[in-house]
This record gives sequence, structure tokens and C-alpha cells, in this order.
Amino acid sequence: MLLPLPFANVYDYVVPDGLALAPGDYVHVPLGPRRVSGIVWSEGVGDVAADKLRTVAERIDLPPWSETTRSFLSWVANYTLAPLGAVLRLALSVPAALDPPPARTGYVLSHAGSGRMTDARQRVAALLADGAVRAAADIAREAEVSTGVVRSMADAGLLRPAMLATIAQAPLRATAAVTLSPAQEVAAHELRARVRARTFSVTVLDGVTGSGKTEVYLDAVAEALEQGQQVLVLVPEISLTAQWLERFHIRFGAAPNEWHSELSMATRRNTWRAVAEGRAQVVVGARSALFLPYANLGLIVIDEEHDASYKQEEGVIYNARDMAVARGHIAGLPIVLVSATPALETVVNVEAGRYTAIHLPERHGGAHLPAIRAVDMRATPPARGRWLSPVVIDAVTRALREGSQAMLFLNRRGYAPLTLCRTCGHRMQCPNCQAWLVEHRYVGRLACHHCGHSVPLPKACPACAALDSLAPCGPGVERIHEEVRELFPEARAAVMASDTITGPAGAAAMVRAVAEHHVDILIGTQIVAKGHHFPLLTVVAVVDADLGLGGGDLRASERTFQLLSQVAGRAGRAERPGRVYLQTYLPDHPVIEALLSGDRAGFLARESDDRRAGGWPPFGRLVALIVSGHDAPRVEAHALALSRAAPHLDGVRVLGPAPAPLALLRGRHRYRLLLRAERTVNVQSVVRDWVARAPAPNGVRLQVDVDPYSFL
DNA sequence: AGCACGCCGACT
DNA sequence: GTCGGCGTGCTC
Repeated sequence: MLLPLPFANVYDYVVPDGLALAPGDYVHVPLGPRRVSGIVWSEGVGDVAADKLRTVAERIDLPPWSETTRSFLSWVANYTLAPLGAVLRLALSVPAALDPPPARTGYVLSHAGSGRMTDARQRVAALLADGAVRAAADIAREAEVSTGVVRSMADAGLLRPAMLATIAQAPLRATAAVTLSPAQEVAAHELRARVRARTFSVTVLDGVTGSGKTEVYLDAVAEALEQGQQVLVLVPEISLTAQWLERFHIRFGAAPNEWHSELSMATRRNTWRAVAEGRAQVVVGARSALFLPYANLGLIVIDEEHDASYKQEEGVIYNARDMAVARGHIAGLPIVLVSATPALETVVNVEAGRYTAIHLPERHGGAHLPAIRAVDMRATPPARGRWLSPVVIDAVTRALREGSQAMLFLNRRGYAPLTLCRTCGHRMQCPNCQAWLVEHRYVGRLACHHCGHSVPLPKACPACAALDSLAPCGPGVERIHEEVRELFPEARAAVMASDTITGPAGAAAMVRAVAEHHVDILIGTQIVAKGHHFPLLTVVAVVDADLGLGGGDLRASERTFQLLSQVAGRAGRAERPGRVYLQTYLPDHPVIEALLSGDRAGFLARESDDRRAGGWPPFGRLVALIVSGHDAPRVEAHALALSRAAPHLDGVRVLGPAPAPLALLRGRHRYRLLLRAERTVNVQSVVRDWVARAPAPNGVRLQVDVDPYSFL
């Protein structure tokens, strides 16, 4: 029996007489004082004394897991070096969904009860006179009474509970015909063939922002639906936008099933069950949707496949894109990777012939790609204490004059990333993390972006007590907003960052406000970079194009290129041509040059050469080991112990230990070791052996990150 | 992950 | 004298 708990091994249970169980079945079993759910994994292993064995409580009535789903889970556990049970927990993340769904009850009129017939009650009685069973909420709405009236009538016996028939959902299918361009038509035709083939394949749908990739892959979704199969569309957390859902709705006449962290418990339960029973036909969701127990999956689409948010950084550490490809390989499914700026890994896989690329070369509907120019901040610097170059100010001015919109992009929340004391030089730092506190002026606080620590902005320096001596250094979006209000007092400016909007509804409202031209200048972090379509937006200025380039991260160049390409793609998506300005102190940097010339292929080739020369991914394999704990000396001691136990093998090198980039995070001291190996090395088995030679002492935790993405 | 067991400080 | 803090360890 496999239990959704962080154990590497399966547990044996006695099957009671008269209960037939097969691998893949859902069961409830006793565990200690509790009762947990699990999946029958295999015949009993038999390594536990018979008198310790307990008995299976019951079989749960759900479609059993297929062999391939179980193989997929095992593969993930093996690849990520996570306990198999921890991976199962990703799939059984909604324990309540395993219980039989509560019978939906409604009410009918009863003649047994008694009570005063008020006007409201009479309206209810009139509504229910036809004898049909209705849900309480529907009664309240249709009779225009509060739910309290319905409840009180039920209590008084005036209404009698009755079973509500379950409503069968109409099958999803493409209802609206869309007109595709010839290039889109070719791509869609190819993808449909992949879906019909019902075998493993990876197709990269590669086209600039605005080339109509979404409509093309929705065509593949339609094909899978025609084949009676389920479809999973993975999207980065923040790009499951109202605009995307609206497009889906137009195409299919109904909404897909969403899966992300903001869902209510009830929705989560219903969706999980619908997926497991094969009723949910299309799931669109964040990375965790990959582990849902699909009954009949036929296609996985990964939109914005290069996006870093596919990487889960805690618990079971995995990259949902890579795990999706593995799921496709094991289950024999077509996989579609979609991006305007594919990851270098993906490009290399195309070159090696492992993946097939389909290119959508031009912008759909006659729109042109925006012209990108660099603004050399040394040649045309901003005014003292300001952050926008005269060149950008001029461009925004012209955009506003012609009735267009402008976007100022800065990937930094808050007002200022650093606050320091002019008197003594003290820097305001987080007590739990090795990080500066970021001023959030609108709420008057200093906040840590790593652990959530937050204090009111102090009047005096905490180190030297000097009054009014604390100075904000550097800009965040709030500070750019302040500058915009001073420069363009007439313009309607708005800030969009993850902390200034409240949930998906807030984001949708803001996007609508921009799309309907209630905003002239939008200032935002990366939350504005993707997915949105603003027809009147013609000028995009990147306040600090150099921001992501420092720091020595392996993927710094690649990520900056991807992010800024995305941002640039927001400009000029309709008839009006777009102009993009990159404020930079490094106009000759290869990333900036590649963005200006639009030479993606050249940039990737150069990046590829650098990585190949150094043996870095995707030409070599990396595994990061993070040692952490509250007691710094013990953490360091174990990091050194791991280093001494490091493997000495051909094609394997261990770097470190070194204090991790965030050497203190949420009160935990951190050291990092990095294993770099040639592609042919089985890093999982090397690391498993290595870690087994140096078990972590109490109070010290070891996290293993196979294919680390961010170096933080 | 839970949940119990276990061994040391402030209260009805 | 107990209630309860969370360290340690186990769950077929």
C-alpha cells in the first residue's frame, strides 16, 4: 500500500475476507491512531512481522490508477530523489475528495409543517408549487428571498428535504469556428495529427508574442475532445487570466476546470473528483495540476514552457514541464510546449531531433513586431533623484498625445529596495534572512520579500538613532509611480504588482481597466509581462533592463532575454505600431544587443556555446544540495561532512560547500553544494549513495534539488 | 505529515 | 501539585 506521506516505502496491510483488491485501487487504511487513504501498489512485500499488520478498512469507489499513472509516480520519485509517498501526496492533495460526494439536497413543499405565511414565505410556496426539487440557494434567488427564509421554513417543517438530481454536464466541444491564418492552419493540422496518433511526441510551438499560438493549440485541444480524451493545459501561475478563460469560453462554449492555489475547498474537491472519474474534460492549471489522477488523459499542453514558475522549489522539488514530458513518455501522450522564447533546454532538444518545432513566424492579423531601441543611461541620464531618461519621458509624452497607452516595466515591488542611514550608513536588513528590507511606502512599512517579516517604517535610525536620516535607495514600481505623477499629472497612472492587486479578481479588474482605456500609464512588475492584450498600448519602457543580468546566475542572460522579450511583446499588438525602450547602462551587453537586433537564434547559439564549454545544463547535469538549520556551526559542519563524503567519479565534480546565495533564509542558515556531471552519469544514483554516506544530524535538513533552476 | 511520548517552566 | 512548551520518533 502506498500512503500519501513522506515515506519511501510501501506498507503492507491484511486484506479482509470478501474484499477484492487490485493494484491501483483506492483504499482507506488505519495508520497509528488515524485513518488515511492510499493506493494499492503491489502484492504484500512481507518484510514486516505478521502481528504488526493491520487490516484494510475499505475500498474507495473511484476508478483505479492505471499502470502508467503508477509508473509515472515512481519515475518522478526516482528522478527527484523524493520519497514515493511524498509524490503520491501531490496526487491525493484533496483528502476530502475521496469521500463520497455529499448528496446534493434540495427542498420541496411540505404540508406537514406549520408557521406564519409571510409574504416572503408565500413567494417560496408559489415557486415550489410545481413540486420540483430545488436547491436552497436557487429557491432563495428565484423567489427573491434570503436564504434565511428558506432555512427557517425548513426548520418549521414547511419545506421537506429531497434528493436533487445531479446535473449531467454537456460534453465540451469546439462550438465557434475560428479563422486561422495559413501559418496557423499548417501548425494546427500538424498538432491535430499528433493528437490522433495517440503516441508520445513533443512538439514545440514557437512563435512571437501575438502570432496566435493559443488559437493553434486550442485546435489540438478540440481534437483531443473529439477523440473523447481529457486534456491538461499547464500555465504559469499568474497567466491564468480572465482573458485566457474568455478565449476558451468563446471557442468551446463553456469554461474549463481550473486548478490553482486560489480555489475554494469545495471547488477543489469537485474538480479532483471530476478529473479522477473522467468527467472533467479540460483542466487548465498551475504546475500541481500535472499530478491529478486523470482517468483518460490524451494531451498535455505547456504554455510559456520556459517560465520559471513551473519549478516547484519546496517539498518535492520538480519542474512541471520536464515531469509532463516524462508523463507523456510513460503514458504515450503527445506533449505540446508553447513559447515565444523557448528555454535553451528545449531549443537544444529540437536541434538534437528529440523534439519537433513548429514555427509561427509573424504576428497574426497584420500587427507588426515593435521596434526596440536601447536608451543609453550614460548618454541620456535621468534628472537627479529620478529614474526615467528624457528619451523615455518624450516617448511617453508622444504616446499620451496621440491617445495611446504606455507601460513602464520594472521587476521590483515596493518603493525602494534598500533603505540606509545617511548618518551612520546602517542598512535596514531582515532579521531572519540575509536580505534588505524593501520599503513599501503606500502601506508605510519595510518588508522582507523572502520571509514576510515587516515593520513600520521607523522615524529614527535603529543603529545611531539619528532622526530623519533614513534614505530610500534605488527604485521600485511605487517610486516610478511617484515620478510619473509628477511628470504627467494629467495622466491616469496605475501600479500593478503582486502586492498591489488582490487575487485573480483584482488582477482581472486591473487588466480590464487598462484594456478599456481607464488607465494611460501602467507601471508594473513581471505580472504585467505576459498574456495580456492591450490594443492601445504602443510604448513600453523597461526602467532597468540590466536588473537581471548581475548575480552570476547560470540562467541570468537567458531569463532576462525571455522576460524582456515578453515585456516588449506587449507593445503594438493591434493596428498601432509599438515602440520599446530599454533603459540600460550596458548597451553592448549580448542580451541587450540580441533584444535590439531580434537575433534570438544568434543569442541562443552563443549561450549554447558558453554552456557547452563549461559543461553546464543542458550539456551537463546539475544537482544542488542545500544544507540548512537554525544552528550555523552545525549546518557548516554537516556541509563539510558532505563535502568529505563527496563522490570521486569520472565525469562528476562537486563544487562547494559555500554559503548559499541567501545564506540566512527564514531564520535558517544555508550552505550549498553543487554536483555537476556529464549527461551520461546517473546523477540520481550517485547522489543517493553520497547522501547515504553522510546522514544529516538532528536539527540539520538536507534538500536535494535535481536540475536546480534558480541559484538562490 | 500527524500524533504521541517525553522531559522541564508558570499557573488554576 | 498540574498544564503545556515543542524535540524526537514512529506509523504496516
